[in-house]
Amino acid sequence: MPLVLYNSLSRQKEPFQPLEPGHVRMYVCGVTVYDECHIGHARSAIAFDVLYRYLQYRGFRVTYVRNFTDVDDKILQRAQKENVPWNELARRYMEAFHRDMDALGIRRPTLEPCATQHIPEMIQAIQALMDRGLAYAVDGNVYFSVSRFSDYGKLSGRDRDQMLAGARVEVDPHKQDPLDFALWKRSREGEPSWESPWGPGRPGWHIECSAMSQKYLGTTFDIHGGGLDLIFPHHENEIAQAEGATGKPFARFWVHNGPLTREGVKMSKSLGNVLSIQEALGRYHPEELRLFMLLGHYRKPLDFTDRGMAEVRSALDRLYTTLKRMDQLIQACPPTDESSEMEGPRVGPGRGVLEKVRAFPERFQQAMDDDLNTAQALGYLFDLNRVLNQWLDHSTFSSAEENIALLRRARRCYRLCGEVLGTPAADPEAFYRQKEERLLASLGLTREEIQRLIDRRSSARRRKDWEEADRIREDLHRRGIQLQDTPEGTLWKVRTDLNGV
RNA sequence: GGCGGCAUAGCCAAGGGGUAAGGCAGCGGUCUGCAAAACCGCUAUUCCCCGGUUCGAAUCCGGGUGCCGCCUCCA
Repeated sequence: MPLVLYNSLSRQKEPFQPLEPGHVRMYVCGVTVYDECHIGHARSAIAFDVLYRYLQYRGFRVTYVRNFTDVDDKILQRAQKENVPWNELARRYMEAFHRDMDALGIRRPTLEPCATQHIPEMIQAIQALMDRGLAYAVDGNVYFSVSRFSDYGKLSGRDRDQMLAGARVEVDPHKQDPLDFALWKRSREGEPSWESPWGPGRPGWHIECSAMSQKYLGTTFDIHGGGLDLIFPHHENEIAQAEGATGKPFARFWVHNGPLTREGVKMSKSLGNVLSIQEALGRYHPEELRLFMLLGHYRKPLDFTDRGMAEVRSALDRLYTTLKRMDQLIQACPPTDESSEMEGPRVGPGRGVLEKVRAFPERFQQAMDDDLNTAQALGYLFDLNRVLNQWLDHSTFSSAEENIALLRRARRCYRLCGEVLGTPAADPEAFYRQKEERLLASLGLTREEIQRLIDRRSSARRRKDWEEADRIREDLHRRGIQLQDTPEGTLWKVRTDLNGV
């Protein structure tokens, strides 16, 4: 079964095969580095990170390019406002971007080219358009002539009349046609500029993506991605530039992720409801954010809510609680002989687990093959999680070698998700420790103090002084710690119903 | 106005012609000194409404209604 992806160009799902067998070439529009990134960027980044990881899992070599727009009106404006050099501002937010992406567990693309490093390529591309009569220069500016490119509108599904009827087309006296867009902008005083056949200036926004993607991935490449809101005009213009200049198809598959709203409304600076990735990471574990994004389909609109995040927190905790339980059992047993053919119990309650474990990789792949249905893939994991707990709870469960062997095998299903989806990816001990660190710091509690209280409570319990024991438990609960009495002693963890991490 | 998308339990959400995954929340039970965790059971005869096709539709078609995105910088 092939991987099927929804192609915005054809508006339907299509079986995906790269042009060169075994090698996928993919380009995703990155960010303009003029401000902190928000959770909308995170959604997009996570969606394409999963595509990148899954293609690799499917055995493809992937050349993944994601650009940085490091020269642009917004950067210039902001730099002026802050009175810092524009390239310094760009560098600052580039670093912030990497910091955020790394924190979210997003794998670095193969290449991350910057616009300013590719001015010659862009000039060359513009020249090609001039040569073909698809562009014209006016007063140091160069524009793309939309009316001379007959395929214009094929991605966004618009035609010329509709676009004009939209009426909100910018007025620029230099343009021959209001629909034309800038390929090269003449620099004003104090702005960065590069020499060009049309005079000193800087590139228009769209040209960098078609120039850089084609430089690194070829005239025609496999996947071009980005947010849904980039379809028009950005991606439409990229197609016009690229196909206009080469006469050949540009990207074969266009993949777009859906929009993210916050508490039902679009995030916008004027509303002041933009949640930066930094702020989000202050409140939620990176894997909570990831799981939240992946519990829905990447193309569907998604509403980021506190309530939704609280639900996901509980859900992720459920997985890690089971994982911890499994790991403890596995670690308590000597490593089994890898060559043993033993795969688990064929009778009793373990049989159901064996069946689910066996079926898991195929089911997972079948879900992911269907246009990255991460929600369904995770559904299978939660389903497995339940039968696993069921088995571990069963009175007949023992640490028999064959049981541990099955547990090891089940563990690999979680690892598969961790590898491809990025969650649950952590070692359970590390996961809880990480969550603890932050809460403990914010509450001024230390591990030692918690342990001291637990010890005090344990002796109270031995005395059957339930009042004292409950008092200590309630006190810790109020301070964010949840106790759990087990036959092996009292465990504690950070309460999952808390708002902060 | 144009283009596109979405409507599935209290909430989130997958599915998509053959009789409704999964998560969260709630209630009842098992376990526990009591809790917690986990497990079991219950919670959509029904998938926005109205028509049609079909042996059969939540799934297909037509028509409504509602919400959202894009058409200006935007992931």
